[in-house]
Amino acid sequence: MGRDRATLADVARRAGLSKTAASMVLNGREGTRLSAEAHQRVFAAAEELGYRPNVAARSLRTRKTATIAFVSDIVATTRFAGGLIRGALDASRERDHVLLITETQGDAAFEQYAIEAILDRQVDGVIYAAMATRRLAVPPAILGGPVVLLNATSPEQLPCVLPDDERAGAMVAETLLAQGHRDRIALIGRNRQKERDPEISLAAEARLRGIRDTLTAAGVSLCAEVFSPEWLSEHGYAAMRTLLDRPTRPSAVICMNDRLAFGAYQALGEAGLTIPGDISVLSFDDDPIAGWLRPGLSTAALPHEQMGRRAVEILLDGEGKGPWLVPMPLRRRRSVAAPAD
Amino acid sequence: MGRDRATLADVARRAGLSKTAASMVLNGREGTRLSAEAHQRVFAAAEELGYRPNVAARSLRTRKTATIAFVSDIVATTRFAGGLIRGALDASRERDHVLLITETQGDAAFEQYAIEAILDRQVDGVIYAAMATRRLAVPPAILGGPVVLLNATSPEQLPCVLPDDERAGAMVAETLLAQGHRDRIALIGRNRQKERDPEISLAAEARLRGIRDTLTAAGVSLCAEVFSPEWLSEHGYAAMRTLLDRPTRPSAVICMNDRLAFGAYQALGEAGLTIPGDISVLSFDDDPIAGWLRPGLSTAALPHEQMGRRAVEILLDGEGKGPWLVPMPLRRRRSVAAPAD
DNA sequence: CTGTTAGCGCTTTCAT
DNA sequence: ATGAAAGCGCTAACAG
Repeated sequence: MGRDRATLADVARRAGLSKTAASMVLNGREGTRLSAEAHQRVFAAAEELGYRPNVAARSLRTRKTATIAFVSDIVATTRFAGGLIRGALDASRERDHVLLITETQGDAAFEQYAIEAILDRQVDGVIYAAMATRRLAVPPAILGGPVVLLNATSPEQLPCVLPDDERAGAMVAETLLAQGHRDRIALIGRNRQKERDPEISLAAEARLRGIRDTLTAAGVSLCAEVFSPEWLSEHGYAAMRTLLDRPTRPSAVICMNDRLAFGAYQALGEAGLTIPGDISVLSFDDDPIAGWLRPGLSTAALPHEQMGRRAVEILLDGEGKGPWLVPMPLRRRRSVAAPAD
Repeated sequence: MGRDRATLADVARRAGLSKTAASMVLNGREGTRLSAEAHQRVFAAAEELGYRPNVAARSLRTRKTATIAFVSDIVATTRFAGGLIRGALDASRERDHVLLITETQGDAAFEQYAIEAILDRQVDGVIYAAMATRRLAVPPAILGGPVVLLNATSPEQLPCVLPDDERAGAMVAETLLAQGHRDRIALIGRNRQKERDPEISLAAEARLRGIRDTLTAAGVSLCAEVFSPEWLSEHGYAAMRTLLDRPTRPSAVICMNDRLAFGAYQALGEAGLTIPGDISVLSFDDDPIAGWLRPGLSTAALPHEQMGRRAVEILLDGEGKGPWLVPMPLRRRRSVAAPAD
């Protein structure tokens, strides 16, 4: 891998100057002005030799590696989180940095390994990401340098990037209100654990609050709230069946995530009900399946890519503490209409 | 990030030995035997100081970085490919290596950037991955060092890791045969482009061959083959409708991927047909939704994690050229039964 | 304004 | 059996 590369000494020799001079020119140092002609010669030599600096050598001297560590509990390999990495990758490239990716899988030994690997390589900063939006404990060892939390907060009040779930909740409710839904709006996916324990979820409580406050402000309240042990499709299915067994059928259902909505669709389909003719469905996340469903599911999108970008921007451009809330845009598809009534 | 770290000199001083001795002990050099007591002292000193070697300094000397570049066209941020990275990450960790991840997004400028970033950092090897199993052109610049192709082949005959799609096709067909399906097996997802152009897909042709050969060997042939412009859910939906419009309904349908199968499920649901009672469905990929569907979709799983592992094993342990075919296990869920007849 | 020199932290001859 | 010294390629003091 890349042997026989031209070194700075080669460039300097060819340009007929010292290494120092070459180094300064190549790094665009302002302070010391070499002759314009010297600049030309150095650039030409570098060009001809295909010179590229050796990062290891440079870091040894400068203690900068142009490398960012992306550490996640498990997010890196999750369907949801591709966007997080994608965004971080793009923003890193724009700033001439590169990403070292690591996964702890929630395992202490793995985390230890990740941290050592990172420290040994003298990365310039760490992005610590969580799969589910939540509060977490950052290992003290990485606190020695710049850290940004992605999709997470921590007791230490580190700078962090989060999706704006509360605003998303509000938008979802507003959308339903705007279509004329009032007293027959149901909610699927209430979950005490998620709502109470910030180490499990920050999203549940925020989404719920956004929905509730908006509805309340309009003088409306939810006609039903179904709890689910998890936010999986089978729970959405069961919850929707529960709802359909009641005497009065809801005109609209808000699901706490797309997976629940997926299950709800199944139950609706089996019951011979149509969306949005009989019931409107609205949800959160914008999982890829939201677009595969018939009709397409309207949902507040987790802005993964934006979040990933933000994280490296904050890390590298250092913009204070935040927290930075990234808006969750509502993807309008065809699952919402005015109530049949 | 990690300033004030103890250096080898600190360890040596504390152990009352030279840097040389300390280095040798810490690296477990065999040739030269220092006294057992010297070993003890060095280890103790390193332990007490929390010594960790500086990777940059070491690489400068050894030209090894314990870092692998994972370059992909776009796979890194795709729902499908999480497993590829996960497997590579696990295998890397086991070998004390770390992954530098990069995405070209099929863009020449990005690829150029990725290559330079990699070369500048003197990575020990490159894993070049593709999202869709296909043949691709490896940029010559990275041919200077070890390279393994992941989910791809190349004209240069580089070592590569691929899913065993042909065998998977055979298993799918065998499964149907074993259930008693014979002359009413249909196929959804034929696609001339994918089947003909290895730069687009290697999977289409292999899966088809596996299916055909197995069926032929049993004296059976497909009762219908529906073409699709792409392998998306809407195409699966349309294809299934086409099938249902025919005079004789198939007893089983093989879909070239889960997305098509997802669409087929929708069409079947709308037509009031049940799976597997009326029609069995079998597919490829094992996308997460396969488990969310009702009934669960039986499908030949792309062994992403295994493939990712294999790639780094081959890269680091150097085991010849391959190609290495990784088996695609059949996930048996509830979408297959004996024909109603 | 330019070049020489001294390391960054580590491994590796080569003497002792 | 152990240590001194020489770099790996680069940048930053410091002279000239």
